[in-house]
Order: sequence, then C-alpha cells, then structure tokens
Amino acid sequence: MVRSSNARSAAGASRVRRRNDLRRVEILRAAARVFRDRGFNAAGMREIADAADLSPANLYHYFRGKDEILYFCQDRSLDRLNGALAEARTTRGPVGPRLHGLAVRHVLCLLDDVEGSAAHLEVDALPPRLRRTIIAKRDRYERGIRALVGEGVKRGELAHGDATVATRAFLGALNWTAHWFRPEGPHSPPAVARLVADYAVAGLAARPRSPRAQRSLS
Amino acid sequence: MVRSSNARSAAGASRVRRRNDLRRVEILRAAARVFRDRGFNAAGMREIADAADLSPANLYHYFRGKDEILYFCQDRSLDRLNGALAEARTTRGPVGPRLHGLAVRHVLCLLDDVEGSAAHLEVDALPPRLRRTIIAKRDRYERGIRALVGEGVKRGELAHGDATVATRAFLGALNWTAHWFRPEGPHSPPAVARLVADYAVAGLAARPRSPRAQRSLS
Amino acid sequence: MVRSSNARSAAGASRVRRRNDLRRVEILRAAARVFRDRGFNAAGMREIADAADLSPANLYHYFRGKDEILYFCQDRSLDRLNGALAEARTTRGPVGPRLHGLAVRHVLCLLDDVEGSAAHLEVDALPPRLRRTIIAKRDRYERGIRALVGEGVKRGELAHGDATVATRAFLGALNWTAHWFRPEGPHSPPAVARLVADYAVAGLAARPRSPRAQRSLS
Amino acid sequence: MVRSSNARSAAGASRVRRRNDLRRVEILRAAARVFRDRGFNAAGMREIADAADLSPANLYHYFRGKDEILYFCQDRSLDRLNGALAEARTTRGPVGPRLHGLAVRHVLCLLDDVEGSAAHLEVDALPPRLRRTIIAKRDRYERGIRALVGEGVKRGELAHGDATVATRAFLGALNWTAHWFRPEGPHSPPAVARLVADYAVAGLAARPRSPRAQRSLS
DNA sequence: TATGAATGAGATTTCATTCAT
DNA sequence: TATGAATGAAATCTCATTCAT
Repeated sequence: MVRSSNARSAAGASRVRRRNDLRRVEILRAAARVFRDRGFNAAGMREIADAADLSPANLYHYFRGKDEILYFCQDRSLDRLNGALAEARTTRGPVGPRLHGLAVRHVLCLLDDVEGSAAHLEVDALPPRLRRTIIAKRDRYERGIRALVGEGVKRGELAHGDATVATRAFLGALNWTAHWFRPEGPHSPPAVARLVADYAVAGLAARPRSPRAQRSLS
Repeated sequence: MVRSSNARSAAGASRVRRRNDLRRVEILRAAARVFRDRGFNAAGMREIADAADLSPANLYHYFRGKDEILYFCQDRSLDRLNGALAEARTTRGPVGPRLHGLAVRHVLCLLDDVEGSAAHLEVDALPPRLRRTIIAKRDRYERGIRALVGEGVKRGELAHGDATVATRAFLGALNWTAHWFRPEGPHSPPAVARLVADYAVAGLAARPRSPRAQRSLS
Repeated sequence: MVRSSNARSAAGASRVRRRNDLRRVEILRAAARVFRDRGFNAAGMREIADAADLSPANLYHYFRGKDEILYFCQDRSLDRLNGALAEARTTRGPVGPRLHGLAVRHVLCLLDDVEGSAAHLEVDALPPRLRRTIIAKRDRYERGIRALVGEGVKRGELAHGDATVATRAFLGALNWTAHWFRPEGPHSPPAVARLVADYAVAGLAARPRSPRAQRSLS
Repeated sequence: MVRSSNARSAAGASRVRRRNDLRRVEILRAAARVFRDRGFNAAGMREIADAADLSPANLYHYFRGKDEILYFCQDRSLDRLNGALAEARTTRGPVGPRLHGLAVRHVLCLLDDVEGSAAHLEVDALPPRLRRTIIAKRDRYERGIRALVGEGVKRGELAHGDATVATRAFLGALNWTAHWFRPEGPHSPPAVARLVADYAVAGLAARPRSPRAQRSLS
C-alpha cells in the first residue's frame, strides 16, 4: 500500500512537472510568434498572454519576466538550428547540398507557425547576463556554418573570399524571410524555404566566369 | 523704412527657413543612426534629442512626433535608394555589374554614419496614413530591382526562378548588414559593401552546372 | 461499527483540532519573526509561508489572510505582555523593581526568536474591525503601566510629571530595541533586556537634584 | 547689450535652478510627512504626489524613484540632527542640559509638520547603495551622542553602564514619539518634546540611590 | 491537508507629448 | 528658437487571494 502510494505520488509529481513544462513550451511558442510578428519592444505582455490564452499576471508563474521569455525563445530556436547544423556537418557528400538542406530548415524554423521563432534576432534586447549565453550559441551556429563554407572552399566547390562576411550575407538572405513572408502569399513556407535556400547557396558557389564581370561599374 | 524692413524680414524668413531645413536634416541624420542602432521602439525621444543635441521638447518644433521622424528618415533613405536604382536602370551594359553597383550603394547607405539610415525597415511602426507612402516607395524600389533581375534573366545573365523571392533574398543579404556590421571590425564600410554585393549578385547569377547539385539532400 | 466509527472520528477530530491549533501557533511564531524583521507591508505571504515551511496557498487553511495573521500575532503578543503586567501589578513591594521586571519581560518578548513578536506595532495596518480589539488590548497594557507609574509617584518613588507621556517614552525605549538589536551583537537578549530596563526605569525615577539641571539650555 | 543679455540669461538660469531646488525641497517635505504617517511601504507614489500637489509621473522629473525620495528625506533629516548634535557638542557646561536640548530638537524634528521627518527610520527600505550613505550619517549621529554620554559619565554627571545600549534606549524614547503623537492631543509638539526629553535625559542621569533598588525582582 | 495554477487590483515607472515662458 | 515643468496613457511587474484537484 505504501509503495503504491509512493508510486502514485511520484507519478503525480512527474505528471505535474510534465504539464508545467508543456505549458511553458506552449507559452514560448505563442510568445515567439508574437515577437516575430511585432518585435520584442512592440510586443506587450498582454499580447503574449492573449496569444497563450492566459492572464498577463499568470505569465509570471512560468517566467521571471519578458526578458526571460525572449531568452527561452531564442534558446529554443538556436537549439533547433544547432541541431540542423550538426546534421549538416556530419553528413557526407558535397557541401552545397548540405548547406542547402541547412538553409531550408533554417527558413522553415523561422516561418513555422506552430513552433514559432525568429526570436534569435534582437539579441540586444536581452540584459547582459542572459545575452551572453545566447550570443555564445548564436556564434556557435555561425562558426559552424563558416566551417562548412570553409570546407566547400577547400574542396573547390565554393568561391574564395571572406568566409565570415559571406556567411553573414548568407544568413541575412535567410533571416530576412521572417520580415517579408506572408502566409496568404503565393508560396507555402516550404516553397519559400527552397527558393530562398537556392538563392543563398548560389551566392556561395564558385564563380564560373571571370569575377570581373561581377564587379560594380561605379 | 517699411520696404527695407520687409526686405529684411523676407530675407530673414528665407534664411530662417533654410536654417530650419538644415536643422531638420541634421536631426533626421541623428535620428536615423539611433533608429538603426536601437530600433524604433527601443529608441526614446530623449536619445534622439541627445544625438541631435537638442532638448526633447524642442524636437517638436521640427517634427510632429516620433512617427513623423521615422517617416522622414525612411522617406530620405528610400529617395536615396531610388536614386541609385534609377541610375542602375538607365545605365547600359550587362545587368550583373549594374546590380552590383546598386547593392554597394545600398549597403553604404545603411552603414553611412553621416547620413544614418537603415530606417527603411520597421515600416510597421508607422501609423497607417504615413505607412502608405513609405510602402509605396519601398515597393517601387523593390519592383525596380525585380525589373532589373527580370532583364538579366531575359538576357540569359541571371538564373531563372521566382524573381520576387530572389529579389527579397537579395535585399535580405544587403539589409542584414546593418545588424552585424561593427565599425571597429576588420573591414571598412566600402569593403563590406563590396563583399556583400559580391555575394548578393552571385546568388542571382545563372547557375552554370546542373541545378541538381544545388538541391538539398533532405 | 457506527459507534466505533463515531468514536474514532471524534478522537480524530480532536487530534486534528489540536494539531491544527499547534500548527497555527507555529505559523504565528514564524510570521511574527518575519513581521518584526521586515515590517508588515514589506513582508510577503511567500516569506511567511517559507518561514513556516508551507506553501503560500496553504496559509489560507489556517488564516483568513495576511491581516488576520497580523491580528493573531499582535493578540498573542499583547496577551503575553498583559500577563506580565498583571503579575507586576499584583506583586507587592516598591514600584521600581516591579516596573523593571515588566520591562525586562517586555524586551525579551520582542527579542524572543522562538515566540517571535514585536508585532504589536503597526496597528494601523489592520482593517478597522480587527484594529479595535487590538487597540483595546494595547490600551489596557498602556493604562496598566501608567497606573503603576501613578502608584510610584504617589509613593514618592517616581518623579512627578505627565504620566501618559512618561509611559509612552518608557515604552519607546523598550520597543525601539526590536529595531536595533542584532543577535550577533555583543549582548545576549537577556543582557540587553536588563540594560534597557535599567535605563527605562531610571527615566521614571524621582529626580534627586534640582530639576533645573535637567532643563534644556535652548 | 550682449553683456546684459548674458547677465539676464545667467540670472534666468539661476532663478530656474533655484525654483527647481525649492520645488524639490517642497516635495521632500510632503513626502517626509507621508512616510512618517504611513510608513515607506504603505505610502504610494500617488499619495506623495497628492501631498505635493503634482501628478505621480511628474515626481520622476525631480527624483529617480521612490527610493531616492526616501533617501533625500533621510539625508535631510540626518543633516538637521547632526547640526543639532554639533551644537550640543560645542556648547560648554554640564552634559545633562546639552543632551536635553539635543533631545528637544530631535523630537521637534520628528513632529515638525512643515519640514516633515521621521524618515530616518526605515533605513532597510533603501537599496544597498543608498543605504550605505544614510547608515554612515546615522552612525555619526549615534556616535556623537554616545560621545556626549561618555563625557557625562567621565564628569560623574551620568550613570556608568553600557553607553551604546543607553544611547539607543535614549534614542528609542525619542523616536517612538513619532508613533504615538497626535496633533489633536493635549500637548503641543514643543511641550511633548520637553516632556520626552526630560524622561530621556533622566534615564541617563547618575543613579542617586542604591542601584539594587532598580533591579528587577524576577 | 496541501498545492500548482490562475487572476484582479494595484504598484512603480516610462514615455511621448504639451504647455507656459 | 528653446526648455523645464507637467501629464495621461500604458507598460512591466507584484501581490494577496482563490480555485480545482
């Protein structure tokens, strides 16, 4: 009897804990969508609460404050991106397609309306303490991509040039999607993701013709 | 006496008007830098006033409010961009270099610390009335670029594909620069502009090899 | 069966009741310490709950709310003080030592970290209904001391003067102890109690020399 | 002309500055009264604003926040008290009357409804940074009184004993006045101040009779 | 008896903006 | 042209309290 009681209470605790965590994740998803659509500063706690179907005060049951909500949004986003990165880095084969796959997942992550996201932008909104962790993860992601690009250059697949700047321009092409994509537009998120990834990877590819032609006139 | 007084006051008015206009432009430059660095919502009127060396209250002698300041910032930015666009469209020769030149000017416009800018983002912060004008100019700019891209495709210089999405990805690569550029970094603004433009134009160029290679694995 | 059940439940109820009462007292002790150390308004229900090792919500099984907790704290404190007062009044002998004993117990009551206390301050925090009872008890205590002082004056032991004001100054010297006493300081609570009582009673004693000397210069 | 213009603007600036400072002092006076009557935590910014005849938001034109208002209240109070202390310490003559004069001024400072005060209590409400300065001033005051007491003991005027504890009991008798004094009561502030000072100084005076008599029975 | 979740009321504070001078 | 003073509205956040379990 005692054992069964213990077991029950343990199960209860676990169930509660899991429900609590699930609720937190649901809130983070909702918040991420709000942040993406309105920006961190323009998004009010009331909006987030509405999106998550809670009272504003109740948000503070789950998170210490708005900053922390943003922090966890970004943390989750970056974890997903770093997961995709890990896969791209461990896959074999030419770098181009691997970068393409990564780019697709990156964009889908931004546009996903269930998971919400794009919250890895606006790092500056975080207080210094929280910012450090996020910047570390973000830099890990960026360095990982740069490493892939470097690998492609070594193999002769990708163009020589400043890998850091190229990586950032690559990410810019991807990230910008969150700014302009409209669900009611002509393309589905996967279609957009593929098109943008096509563009972004092409920008890295080895230039076939004389690079002179690419130079600006002015 | 009366005539001379009139003349003087007319001259005075003109001088005042011109000074007023100069002051307005100076304020807009300062404001554009603040908006770029901090974002519209995070930027306070006090910050703008400090950057422009005025008291916050005095800003209201020059502008109706924060919205209007953003409006004029964006208006000025877009005018400069549309100027660059016009030049790119009327220039003869292959499309690639013309787009490259435009891209360079676009990035320089974002990074310019005298003129300030990047304020053409955050259109959503404007109240509907002001927003319409800005969106019109922004769309004009985007359509112009898309037209150039279309011309390049027709000539066989640029890759087939969705020109609208490609244009936005192109702009994303450029615009993102404002997020990551740091003056104390390794490259000067013109150097960054050239590197980013290289990438951005390459992404549009006709794909030489089998498009399959660009496809994602997943 | 029914009888046995009744009997058991009666016994159970009694035990529960007693446990309940014990628990209530424990909570009041903890709350009294928190109120003394932080003040009524600064003390949160969470703090009280932590000090009593309960969840905040569970406090409401024992008390109607924060006000009621303060009420019972003050009630208990004043009962103890009135108990000490009764003893001092019924004791025979000169008034000085009897007041001294009372003062010692008063201070010990404030500093006692088991019983907690000092909660008889902050009467204003109570809602009117509860306030009346507490004020009545507090006034009973004060009047009792004033009566003792009056007795001392009649006997020639204590100084003439405004007995009400003197009583309050006397109580001030005692009560203030709760503000400055630190357990890690040089004196134990009983030592402090004796020293403070020495001072407080001396202030009431008949002035031997010319009262002029006590007068202010200014 | 130019000089006179300069002079005028300088005078203007000075006038403005002085008005600003005056307004600050008025606000502090009002706030001190509110703090004394309601306690720091119970007093809302709205109450303070009402007492000072401003909108709550406008308080932030003069002070950084509630904490800072309390800080300046306490600072002003302690400056006044330290002023009185300095006078008491530099005056010649027996210590008793000098302490009496200081005590009178101390109590008057608490009860003064123009200057407001009693705000030197509740030091714990301050954030650490501000608290340090106030504690330093408060300790200076306390040490000054203790030195006076020590001088009295040396001269044989005052009773031997723990000077620190005696000083605190002395201050307790004075400070408590702020708790119980009611303007509609039988005594005027100066009358109360004299009565309380009489008591407080008497508590320090050399005990004429056998100290045994002062001992508690229990 | 016990507690996680939930909430309305209200606290402090910020901010864009206006106004008197 | 310039600004200190003033304010309403709203934002974030806290807190005592309730409720379902």
